[in-house]
Amino acid sequence: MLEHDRLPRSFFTRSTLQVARQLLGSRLVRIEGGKRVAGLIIEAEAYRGEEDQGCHARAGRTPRTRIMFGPPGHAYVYFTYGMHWMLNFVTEEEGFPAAVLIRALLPTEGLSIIASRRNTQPQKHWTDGPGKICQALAIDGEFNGADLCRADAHLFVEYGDPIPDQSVTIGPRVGLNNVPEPWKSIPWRFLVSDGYFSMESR
DNA sequence: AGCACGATTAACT
DNA sequence: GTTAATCGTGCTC
Repeated sequence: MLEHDRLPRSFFTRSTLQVARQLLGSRLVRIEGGKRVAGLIIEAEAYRGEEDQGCHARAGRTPRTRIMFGPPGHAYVYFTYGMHWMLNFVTEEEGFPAAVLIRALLPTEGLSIIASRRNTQPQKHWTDGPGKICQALAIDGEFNGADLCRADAHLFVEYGDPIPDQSVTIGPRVGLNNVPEPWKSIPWRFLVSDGYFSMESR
């Protein structure tokens, strides 16, 4: 597996929890006018099945959730709070609704482009939230349903150095305030522990 | 047709 | 810590 190889569809055609965990350390790449804007994924959450009361698919197949029921390796991008876009990757077999929400990145390429969109905030807060990522990488509803595994994709993921278990924090998903248990507290959030990248770069 | 709320963010006290 | 911004979605009437 070469460092710059893209994640194939088989990567996404697996347990959503496994996908979310293994996405940590991989590289999200957005091609804009031939230029790469990219960052390492450092936080992700799993949403899976109609039983999961935190998942949009709890409402079943609707116009909005259609993409989540579709084939894996596609982007599920939705709009919320009247102003923010959220990026997810569809997982598991076609017909089963599941996805991974990309919650935070460590920016690595195209920093000046990211800065131009996020410079009202300090660099620490450029891509430390799901809405911020979409703003920084210019991802909106145009990408809903986009195939991440096509050769000509403008949004895709590349393999990165795996993050060891001891440097991964696992806990409840964020922002599910009104969701009943056990879904509200189920530990489906995966996060690279604070300091991991600054420590390894010494 | 109306309504409550949201997988959030930034600004504020 | 609290709160406004702002509108699509799904549910109820």
